[in-house]
Amino acid sequence: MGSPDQQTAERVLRQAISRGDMPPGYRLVEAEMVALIGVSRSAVRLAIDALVAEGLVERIRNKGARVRVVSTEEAIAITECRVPLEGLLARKAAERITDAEAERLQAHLGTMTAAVDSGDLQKYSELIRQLYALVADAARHPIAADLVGRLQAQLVRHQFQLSLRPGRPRVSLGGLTDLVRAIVDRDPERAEAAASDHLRGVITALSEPSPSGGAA
Amino acid sequence: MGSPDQQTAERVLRQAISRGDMPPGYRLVEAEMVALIGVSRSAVRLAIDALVAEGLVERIRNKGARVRVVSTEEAIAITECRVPLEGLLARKAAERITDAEAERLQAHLGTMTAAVDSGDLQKYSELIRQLYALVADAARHPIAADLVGRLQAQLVRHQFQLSLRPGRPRVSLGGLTDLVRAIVDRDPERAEAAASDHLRGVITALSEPSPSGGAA
DNA sequence: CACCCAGCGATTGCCAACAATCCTGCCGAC
DNA sequence: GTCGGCAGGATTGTTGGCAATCGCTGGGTG
Repeated sequence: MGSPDQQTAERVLRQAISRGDMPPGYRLVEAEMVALIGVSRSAVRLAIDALVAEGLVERIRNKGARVRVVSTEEAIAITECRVPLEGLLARKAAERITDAEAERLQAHLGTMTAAVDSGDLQKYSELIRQLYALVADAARHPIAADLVGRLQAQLVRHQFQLSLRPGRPRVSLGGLTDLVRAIVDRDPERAEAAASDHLRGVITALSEPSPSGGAA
Repeated sequence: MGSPDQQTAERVLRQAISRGDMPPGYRLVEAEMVALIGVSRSAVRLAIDALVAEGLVERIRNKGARVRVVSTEEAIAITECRVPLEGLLARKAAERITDAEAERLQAHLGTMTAAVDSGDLQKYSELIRQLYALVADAARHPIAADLVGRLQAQLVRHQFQLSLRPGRPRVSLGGLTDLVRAIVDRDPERAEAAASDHLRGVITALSEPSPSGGAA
């Protein structure tokens, strides 16, 4: 979008936020970001503007920017939007996926199964995101992919919290296995249904109270 | 978002673009915008940044900003995303609409019918947008409403082009009448189906070659 | 003791000038 | 006559500094 410096700042901040190094509510002081990233204040400022536009960061006039706090209600609303959009992507992917992509998808599913078996939840959470990215690529629908990507970026924290619940990864993996199968079978209807079902399950899980700790 | 000046610039530009005063491809020269709007260059610059983030404007480094040209293919892809999102909004609206809102919706439908009867297509096109806004309000789903609003903003030109086709407004009005009926009847299923059907019709119409002139 | 308010450091917001880049028109060479 | 390239003007991008605002601290007062 902007200068290389701005892109750098954007990348660093986005990663720091999604990795949790800068948790929701964290104050983004411009001078600190300048020192951290090593670019000019203008670049930092523009990068923050971009993240505000994406909904990852909130800015209050004269009071600075903070990493946006996404409540459980908002997380549900965001996922409600994702339900049909991921369905759309899954359907398009089933229609358009190449053999090479299909193989890659199945291999990825294997990696995910291994991660669940070994109990590496951090990794599994990241692999889920990559799976969605693979489906979005295969769908060749940049607009839906962009929308879904932005929505998902706001949910990283909730998704990770979700994967911490006992039994949840197994359920999740089952749904995603169905999704991958439907896509590699080139069955658009089944793929769309699998994607929607899976995310509806996410909504249900989000609606239930978290076993440990509150919504934050 | 930003200073009042920036908001002013954003509002003026957005309106100019959606009204067609600045057609797709139009070059947004910063100095001109400063003279036109009467705010500082920084404010214009930030406003343009915001519009770029919304997808209304395209910026090429060192070459300035232009009103984004949305091809027919992109318009279809955008509408494909709108199909299920408007469906979601329609369903939520049917669940949550108040009596006052329902009356307002029906009154609006009356205005639309009158506009079609009188052949005022410009007005009808605008009324359609307002109808969607009313539905979005009633749905109380700010996230979906925001997504749909941004998508729709990119389509104003195509939607107007569409309404110029002979017979199209009648078809459109019929579909929207069904939608309004389902919502005021508090029938979520039917509302969702009506919204989706209507937009699928839009996709079909967009796919057919335009009778006069090309895709632009 | 609690409350209020003035002063101060920290932080953000804005502007004007400067630097970098691009487009246009013109000149010369082949 | 056409192509290459080189100023000159126009436009965008960036930097540094200044103004505005905020939150906090400390002193004064009821």
